[in-house]
Amino acid sequence: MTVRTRFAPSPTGYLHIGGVRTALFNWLFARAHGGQFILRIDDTDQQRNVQEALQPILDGFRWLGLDWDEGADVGGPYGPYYQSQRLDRYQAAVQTLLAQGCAYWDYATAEELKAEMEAAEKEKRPKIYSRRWMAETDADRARFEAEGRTGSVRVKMPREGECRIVDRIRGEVVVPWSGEQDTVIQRSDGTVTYNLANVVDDCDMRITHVIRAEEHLSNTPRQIFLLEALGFPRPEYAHVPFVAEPGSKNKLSKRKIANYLKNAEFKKVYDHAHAITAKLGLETTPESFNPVLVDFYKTVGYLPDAVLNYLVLLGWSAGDRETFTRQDMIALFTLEGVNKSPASLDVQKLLAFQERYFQALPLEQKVERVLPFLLQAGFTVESEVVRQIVEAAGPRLKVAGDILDYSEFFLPDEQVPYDEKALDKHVRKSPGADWVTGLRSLLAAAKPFDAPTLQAQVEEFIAAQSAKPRPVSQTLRVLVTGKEVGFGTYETLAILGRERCLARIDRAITIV
RNA sequence: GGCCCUGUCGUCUAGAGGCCUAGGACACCACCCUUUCAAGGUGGGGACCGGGGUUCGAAUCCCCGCAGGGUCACCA
Repeated sequence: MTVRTRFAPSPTGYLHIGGVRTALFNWLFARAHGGQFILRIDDTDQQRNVQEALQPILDGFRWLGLDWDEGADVGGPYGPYYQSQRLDRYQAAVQTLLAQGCAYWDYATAEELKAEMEAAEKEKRPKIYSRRWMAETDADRARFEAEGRTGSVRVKMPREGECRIVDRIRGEVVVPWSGEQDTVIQRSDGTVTYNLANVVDDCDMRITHVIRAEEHLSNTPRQIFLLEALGFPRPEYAHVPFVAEPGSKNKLSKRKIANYLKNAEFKKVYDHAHAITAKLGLETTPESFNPVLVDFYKTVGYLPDAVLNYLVLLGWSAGDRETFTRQDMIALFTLEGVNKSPASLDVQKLLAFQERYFQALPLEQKVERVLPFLLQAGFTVESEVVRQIVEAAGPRLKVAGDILDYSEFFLPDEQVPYDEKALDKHVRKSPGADWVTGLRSLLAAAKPFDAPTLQAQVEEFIAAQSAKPRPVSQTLRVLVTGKEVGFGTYETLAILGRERCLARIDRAITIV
């Protein structure tokens, strides 16, 4: 039998990193077994702009390179893959369940139900519906409806015995049926709920392995009851731990971003990325631009492979090894290697992976990654120059967007901002001030105008002045870049070229 | 509260009774390198939730606690 796994996002407008991790495990398992990975859309809660809210999710998957064999956009033999288009299938299932006595029409009002649940809470009993407003016959239905009540359909769960789940990650889990609520499967407006739709879809789409987050473990007995009542085959289950908050065991939530930002390490990574969006002129709010969402990483120039590599290790491991290509992951992935306990999102470690991956990229590819950011920031650039700059920047570029830290190379000479403090320290005051003219003529005469020559000549200058190398180099740097940090001074000079260096020094002199 | 799940450095984890004086990675600290900033190199601190068993021997097996989490929706 071919392995078939699925991931079923709701069109919410964003791709949650925890969801991606679960999707990744599904994808890996399918790929590892030569099976199919299906992307189904859970849009029973019919919102208006499904397509619009879905797009960012599909884009995220494509960016990460998690391809799907069937589902949204691509179709397939077991469709439709949108729940909103499968209503008739669900209705049929509800009818079957009703006919078999595994479900019943219920006429309890919201208030009545609430009262029951509160009483149960008070008496410390399991919250189980009494079935007091259950309609067993058509006559009952008519009577309730005459009272002006509207009916919903509930599952009639067993009240005795137990449900045994064999979970590939957790082992055998035994749950007494008596604690399972008669959940609503069809709302009073006729639409169906998640548990029912899920079971029907998984069966129709021939899903063999249900790999999902552990918060669904408690839904599983209910789903098993439904699926057996419907005569469907039982898939294998694997409940993976959820992704937890930074430094806690609570489930990661997009909405708690303000809280996470209080964590210094988390904030550091957020600020780093935020600085890039600021330079791009992008409007962001913590709500939309958020390390909990995949788009965050895409926007500032992380590499999908780095994100994936970090993510796969969040709850899964293969010994001490940490670096995996996609092929490695596929070859090595097993459900048994998935951990049972929740893992917290550590964005700093994700950045560490990104740094490694980005550094390992050949120069040409770094340039390719960096170019869009320069263009987006409005610079007109020559790729040969960019190549030199990226090379000189070396490990200073952690994400592609970091190139914008070095905008002084791309700005016209007359627009380079000078950092006042740097100017004070290295150019206005002695000894820096005493060297400006000398350094200028040195640059005017140097031949050839390349890093080794410049270095040699400046060193001669340093010796002649009986100066220390450090301050001289800093004075030069500030003169041509306006900043006291950057990459090698001589490389910087060489990249800018004689003309631009001289123009900048002349301008610095007028500013001073 | 009922039911279920989980518990190794701050974080991700290795660990399937002796290879454990508990290993690796990120982070942190120190030093080295260095024209700034990065990067790099070397070193350091840092954990088996607790208590009982079983065993010659337990992080690993069993029991009892404790702690954390999930779930109990006409959300998915």
